Amino acid sequence: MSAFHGRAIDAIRRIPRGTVATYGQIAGLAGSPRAAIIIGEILRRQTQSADLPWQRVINKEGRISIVNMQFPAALQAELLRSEGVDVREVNGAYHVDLTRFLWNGS
DNA sequence: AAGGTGACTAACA
DNA sequence: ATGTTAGCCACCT
Repeated sequence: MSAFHGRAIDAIRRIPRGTVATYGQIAGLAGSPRAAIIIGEILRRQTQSADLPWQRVINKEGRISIVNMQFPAALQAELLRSEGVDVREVNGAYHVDLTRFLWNGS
């Protein structure tokens, strides 16, 4: 695990219940604002070893962009709703209003 | 060892 | 509005 990787995990664990963060936001907190895509790479395999609020990470558009069969978007939406995040569904796509639920980073 | 590929995104054409 | 490009860096050939 690299330093960036470790810092990214820490940042994700810091996301408060009931809020969401973007890949870019986490990358920034981990020290590399332009490495957003790496956050997805990390989650793509870190998901199973729980103790990580992976469901709170979505893309800049406020959409769930997960592509993992083990952990489908429907599950992510379900988990977010269970902690109070309003997830809207529009034919298979899930949206979150970032103006209301985006974590302020502290 | 070297190159391709992304759960991304900002900048450009 | 829509499409491409360039950074980023962990992983997998």
